[in-house]
Formats: sequence, structure tokens, C-alpha cells
Amino acid sequence: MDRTTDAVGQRGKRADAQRNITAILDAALECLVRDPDANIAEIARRAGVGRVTLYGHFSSRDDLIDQLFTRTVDRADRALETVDLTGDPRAALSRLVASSWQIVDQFRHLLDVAQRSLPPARIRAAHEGPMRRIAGLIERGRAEGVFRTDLPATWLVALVHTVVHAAADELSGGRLAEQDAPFVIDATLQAAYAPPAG
Amino acid sequence: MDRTTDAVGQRGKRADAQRNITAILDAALECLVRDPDANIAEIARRAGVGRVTLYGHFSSRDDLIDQLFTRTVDRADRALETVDLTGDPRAALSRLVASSWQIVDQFRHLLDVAQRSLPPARIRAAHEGPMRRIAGLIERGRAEGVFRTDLPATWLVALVHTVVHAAADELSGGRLAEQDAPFVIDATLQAAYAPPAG
DNA sequence: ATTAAGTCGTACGCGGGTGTACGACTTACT
DNA sequence: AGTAAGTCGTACACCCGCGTACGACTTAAT
Repeated sequence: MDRTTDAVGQRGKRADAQRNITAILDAALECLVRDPDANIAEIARRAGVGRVTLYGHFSSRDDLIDQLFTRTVDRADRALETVDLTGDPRAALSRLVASSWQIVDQFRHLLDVAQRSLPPARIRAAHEGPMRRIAGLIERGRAEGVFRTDLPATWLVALVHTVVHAAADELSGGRLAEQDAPFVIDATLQAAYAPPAG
Repeated sequence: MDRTTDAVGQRGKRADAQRNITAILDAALECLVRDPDANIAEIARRAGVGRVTLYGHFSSRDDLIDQLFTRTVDRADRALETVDLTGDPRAALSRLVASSWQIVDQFRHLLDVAQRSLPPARIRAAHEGPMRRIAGLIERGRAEGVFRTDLPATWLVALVHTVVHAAADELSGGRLAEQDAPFVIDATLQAAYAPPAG
């Protein structure tokens, strides 16, 4: 029987090796979220692993970040997959945004890190999944006449991303309460998506 | 007679020194906008100045960035000062945002650099001027009933910042044309600022 | 129980950026 | 014309993070 296939390409590895790999990824997430310039040494220490061992699994710092980024995006995408996008596009948007918010609220700092050390194409490719999901919803909403058509669809997509991140910043700056965030985000986006009055 | 007082604390400096200081700041702006990790050596070279001379005027890298950041914000603030904020708040918002856009479009990358090497308090203090300007306008617009009151004023302020920056990102990503940006920004913010229909 | 895979710590070399010391030279002010 | 201020280039010491080599040890798989 094939050895356990946890997540990404660590098939055939020994059990303790697999455990360490995920421990390292978890530690990297925690460290990098707290400090984007976190050391490899720091990450290894928090993972309860020698620095050398880390290099045994990840060939370089960038490699580690890339793996971590991929894993995180995959998880997020899988979470978004469960959102019901049928029915009134406006309500669907609310649901989709609510889920997105929860994800971004956890991982927003990781994006900063990725943007520094990974090629831009890598970043964009990772976002493609969620993007398409939003884009599809926008198209349907437009067809049903409940979303505005006077602005580029790509802009409306970007707006979701932006508003959610802005809320995260306001929250960490203490200018927005956590429990108010979902409402504020939704109210803002619904207003921005609605067809202009005139 | 006191020697020329160009901008910030270089009173009493010799003429060529003042010239070099501004040359260094200009070079730093160009370099850092292109590459946030630009060297001191690179900056000095582009300024046509020896590295040592640079250290004669700026005690450290952070000091240089701080000075540059201050100068840029001051200029931006002075430019925003000329915007007419009277009359219909909605029209005033349009004017204010249009000016803000021009500024952000030039200097947005500098903000990234500052956020990395300067203490957060420094960043916030620098933004305080423009912030207050927007906040005042929002308050008036609310009193006149043309701006929504169901969202925190601080959020509406942040929204301007965010939407403008988002447009800048879309532009540099080639997903938005330069001449469309002002309209897109304005349309988005007007919709987000208007009182909810219900 | 044997073997291969994995881990550990220490230590080293490398590269790159920073900030400073020095002495000679050039430029600006009065 | 004289003096102080400024500039130059080279060179150096310093720090820090990365990636690797080595040998000994411990753990998991059959």
C-alpha cells in the first residue's frame, strides 16, 4: 500500500519526515505572518527542527515560501469551493465575500511575503481560481441587471480583493471592530456593485 | 541675510551641498520606486555623488528614507491644499480624489518602501494631513445628507486611500487604461459614499 | 534485527549591504 | 586671496543571512 499522501508531493517520505514538513510549513506561516523578514533559523526553531533538516526538505528560502504559498492558496480555494453561488447574485456575493473575508483575515500578511520573493506570475496564477469564481458571479449578476455594467468586470473583481484587504488593515490598526468588518465590507461592495441610479 | 531655505533643515549649508542633498533625494525617489531594495551605492551613483558624501548628509539608510518620505508627503499635502472643497460635497469629493489620484499614481511605490523601514507611527503621522481633509469633507457631506451615515467615517476615509491604490495596481498590471482610471475611481467612490437606497 | 532514511549540531565559506577612517582634492563664501 | 566647508575614492571592519559539509546519532520501515 502506498504511504500516506498528506497534501503535496511528499509521497514515499517516512512518517517523521512528513510530520516535520508540515511542522515547518506551519511554523513558517506563523513566523512570516508576524515578521515578513523572519529568519530561516527562526522558522526552524519554532518548528522544533534543526536548520539543516529544514534544508533537507526545502532547497532554499524561496522554495519554502513557494510551497507555503501554494498550500495556503489551495486550502483557501477549497474553502471557497463550498460557497453556494446560486440564487440572487447579490446574496451570493454576500456569501462569497463573507467567506473570503475569513480567509484573508488570517493570511493577508503572507501575501506580502510572497509578493517580495516570488515572481509576479506565480502570484497571479495562484489568484486565478478565486478570481474566476468572482468573475462568473459578476457576469451572471450583470445579465440579470442587478450589477452595474459601466465599469470593467476586472475592476469589480479587483474591488473585492481591495475592500477585503482594506478592512483587514483597518482592523489591525484598531480603527474597525472585528464584528463590524463583515457588515462594512458587504455594505461597501453592494453599493459599489449596484447599477448607478441615473 | 540667511542662506536660502529650500525645504527642510538645510539652512546654513553651502550651495553645492544643498544641490547635492536634493539630487540625492531625487535619485533615491527614482531608485526606490523602481526597486524597493535599491542600494545606497546605487542611489549615490544615480545622484552623481560619492557614497561617502551621501553619508555626510544622511546618517543612515533609514534616515534617508525618512527624509525622502517627509519631503514627498509635504509636497503632496501642499498640492492637495489647493483643491476647492466648497460647494456640493459630491463634486468636491470628485475634485479631491482626482488630485489624490495624480499624486498616488506617482509615489505609490514609495509608500511600500517607507512601510518596511519606518515605524508605523511615522507613516500614520504623515497621512494625518490628507486624512483630516477628507474627514472634514465627509462630515459636511453627511450633514447635508448626501453621504451615507451607516458606516464609520474612518472607513470612508480609508476607502479613498484603498480604491486609489487599487486603481494604481490595476494600471500597472495592464488591466486598466490610464485614461479610464479617474472615471473608474470616481464612479466607485461616489457609489460607495451615497446613502443606501432602502 | 538489520538497513536505510532522517535528524542533529557545529562549523565554515560566501556574498552583500552598511557605516566609518583617512588623506588629498575642489569648490563655494567673504 | 584665503579659509572653511564640502567632496572624492579607496579601503576596511562589521554584521547578518544563506547554503553546505561533515560525522555521529536516532528513528522508522520490512
